Amino acid sequence: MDNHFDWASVEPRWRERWRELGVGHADITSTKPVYVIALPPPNITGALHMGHASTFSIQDTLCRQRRMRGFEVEWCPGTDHAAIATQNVIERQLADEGTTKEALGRAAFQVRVEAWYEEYGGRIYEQMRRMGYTCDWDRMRFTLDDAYVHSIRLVFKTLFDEGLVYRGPRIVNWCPRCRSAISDEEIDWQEHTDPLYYLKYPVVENGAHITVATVRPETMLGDTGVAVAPGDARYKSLVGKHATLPLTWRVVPIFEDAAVRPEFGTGALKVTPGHDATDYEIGSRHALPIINVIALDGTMDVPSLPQFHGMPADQARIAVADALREMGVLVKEEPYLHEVGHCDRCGTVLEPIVSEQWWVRMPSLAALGIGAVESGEIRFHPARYTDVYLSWMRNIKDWCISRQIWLGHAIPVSTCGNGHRFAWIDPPASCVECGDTSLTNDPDVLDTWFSSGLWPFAIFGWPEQTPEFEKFYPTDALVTGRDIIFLWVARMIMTGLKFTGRNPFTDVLITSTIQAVDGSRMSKSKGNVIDPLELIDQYGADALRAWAGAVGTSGQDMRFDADRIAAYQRFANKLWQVTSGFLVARVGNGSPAELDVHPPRPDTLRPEDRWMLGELATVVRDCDAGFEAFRFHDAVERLYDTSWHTFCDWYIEMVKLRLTDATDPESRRAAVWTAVTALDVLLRLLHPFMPFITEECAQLLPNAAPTLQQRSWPEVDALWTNEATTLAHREIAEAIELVQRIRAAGHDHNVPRGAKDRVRIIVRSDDGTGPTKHISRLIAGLVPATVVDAHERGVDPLVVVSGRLHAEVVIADTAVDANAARRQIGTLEATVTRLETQLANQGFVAGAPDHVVDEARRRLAEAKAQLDLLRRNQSGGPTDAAS
RNA sequence: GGGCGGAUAGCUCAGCUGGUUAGAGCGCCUCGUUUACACCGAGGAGGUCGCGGGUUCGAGCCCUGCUCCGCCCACCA
Repeated sequence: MDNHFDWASVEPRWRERWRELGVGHADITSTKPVYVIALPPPNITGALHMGHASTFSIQDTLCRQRRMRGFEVEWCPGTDHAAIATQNVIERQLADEGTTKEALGRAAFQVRVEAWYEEYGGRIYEQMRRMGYTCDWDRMRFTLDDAYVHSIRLVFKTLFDEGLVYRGPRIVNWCPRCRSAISDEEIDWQEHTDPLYYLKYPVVENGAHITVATVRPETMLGDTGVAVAPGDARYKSLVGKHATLPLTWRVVPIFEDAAVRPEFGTGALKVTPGHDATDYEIGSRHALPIINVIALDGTMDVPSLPQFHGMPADQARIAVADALREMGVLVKEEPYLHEVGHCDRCGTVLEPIVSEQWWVRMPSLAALGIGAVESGEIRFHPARYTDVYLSWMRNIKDWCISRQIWLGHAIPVSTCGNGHRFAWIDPPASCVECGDTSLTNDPDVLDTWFSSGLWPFAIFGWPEQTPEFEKFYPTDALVTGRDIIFLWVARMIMTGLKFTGRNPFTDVLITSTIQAVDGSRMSKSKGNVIDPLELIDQYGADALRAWAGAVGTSGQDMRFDADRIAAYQRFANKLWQVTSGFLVARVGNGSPAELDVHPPRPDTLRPEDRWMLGELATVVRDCDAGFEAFRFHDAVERLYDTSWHTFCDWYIEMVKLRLTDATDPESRRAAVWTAVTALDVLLRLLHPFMPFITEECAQLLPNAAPTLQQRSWPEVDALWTNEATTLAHREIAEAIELVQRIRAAGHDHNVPRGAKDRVRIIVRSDDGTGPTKHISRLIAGLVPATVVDAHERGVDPLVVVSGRLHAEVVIADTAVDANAARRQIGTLEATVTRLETQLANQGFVAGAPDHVVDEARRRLAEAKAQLDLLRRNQSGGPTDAAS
């Protein structure tokens, strides 16, 4: 009968249970220490993707573990209005419907936007619930909430009043499609191969010529100079003279500037201050006029040259080149590979344009952010991102925060009829300086990142000293992808310090990027994105979470691998089988009460019980270390291995051997207690990673709490690590290895596993005392084999060794393969030779740490003893008998 | 142009400050349906750790040069 773990029916039940129990809700009056994470708010532009599944799963894992450790946990969820991204999405939708936002009008567009936020915001939260995330749903935040808007305006006003925000004409990255400026961080650089044109200009004063190289001939209509490198001998005679530009017949100066790379092209640079960032700076150094020849929609704005006027810039490029070619000015063309900036939201090629924008002066803010990280108060994980952050901060440039789009937070600035410009928090009726009531509001909106940069404190009500702000700020960990270290993380650190005087968080965990199967980047445009919800349907939320958590903290980018998710799904089933199918159904006869045994007296614990407890101690320590270092893959792998292999494959098999033994109730009790204890510990350790299956299993065990979230995080018990346990641990480890060797011998001789009567063994130990009867029976039970007192006369046994144990193995009706014995001897001889060589090396003995040398000596002694044993047995073996 | 990361089994990846015979999952081969689990169990094959030098008693790990791949930054004409 199919009794596999059915996540599809289990998951909704537990999601509802956690909601009922208020697991995610943080109590503001709690006296516990707090642990806080501000969820990086997803953009409301569609569905969650794998990046979210990974970073959010890690956060939920941290939160669940901290709750078990006794923290009051606040994981504050929210969403980001993502102005430019959302506007683009809706504009695309409108385009599909054959209309535009301009045709719709602002008011109708706004209705459209709100409907979008309503639908997709809700959808995102629903997706998060399906993943099993325990956010504080009572404290959801949105960057367009009134309180949030208040925080933004106060920050803006403060910066404005301090002179840290200013407005001015500068060259900006302009997206002709979005019709807006964007910041340096929002540029997507792509490689292009374009023709590099060489243009030959006549020099006015002496009839000579100067040739410049450019990929953008159309901008020469706005050129106002020609620059060469200082001291360039080729052009020495021309510096200070003038060149005449064909087509416009403008006369421009030839001068020296350090920005010119003499080795590029001809070493002479046409300077277009209006449409190139470098040229803009050169122009400002030499007081060149700025001529805009490209309009905000990306078409040529040159009324005096009607043949080009109104033409899209990329077409004008060809048209101008053609015109110059005809005039004989275009003297050379060659292909040139270079990088071209695209809008990271819509992909349009950006046009550098000079325009009035709002800027934030960064140096003083950056100094704060640099100090917090240099001092170690804020730590990046992996640590290598520290330098990435610092080098960006140390070279920071002013931040363009104004956008010319419809959606977003209006820049809270007005100008009165008398020209007074002031920032405000509540919309003013009159000028704060002169009382004039004819106010003009600034038409621009703020960069989305300006508002998200306030997230960790704005969500808790700052600037009001709300109970939430007092209790939950600053937060602890920030978990996000590396693509927004500059856009978001750095800005939160700066604003946090500037406005609250405190670091907004202490640990920044940068997660691995999940790539497509072929190693390429997952992106909607490539159509290779994977929907986390489909994976939940296919493998269950636990499997997806365990995989995402393990992979996301490895520090290394990772290709998507469905097989690994499937492995965790099988793991969930394994846990279900051993708990429900074995412990409860078989051992407990269907009732958890039967499993509720009193702790046994320590002296009734058998070696295998102590071995299992010793393994628990190790896995608890490894798990704690994994959490401490934000290395979840270590923890998950250890838990997988211990649960499946140590517990299910070995310990439970050992337990089965004695359940049927009615003559020893104390042993049965010790086994049941140890098994239940071990499983309970493993389930608690696994719970932060795989919350559904662990809850479902834990409910079947005695004295279950309503949720594992109300249980404590496991700690190592003294019983698990005492001397008796350590000794027993070694004994069982050797026994296990011996079992494996005997099984292999059986397999080599074509004995089907389970042919217990055909495999007869005598187990001995080399310390003279002999193994306990219990160990012999344990080994025989596991192989399985029959323990005999003596082998039949005339039959030569195969001897196998493990540590201080060895077994004489006889397989009925089958002659022992002499090669099997020889292989063992050969391996041991090689070991002895290697160790003897190593120990004969004085450098090793003197240089290596004592414990390494001691271990080598111990292993040499053991190998020699094993070798002696095997040789003794072989001397009377089949080889001699045959000769 | 500068910087960071990667190259380990057929595939996807672990391997912490240098120290047993380099591990896991999947895949592959052999055997097995004995009442937890065939979404399973048992046994096994498979790796000169990208290439060349070097340091060390000892190198997958440290140094150096090189080759590919990915990413970030840069005034990218």
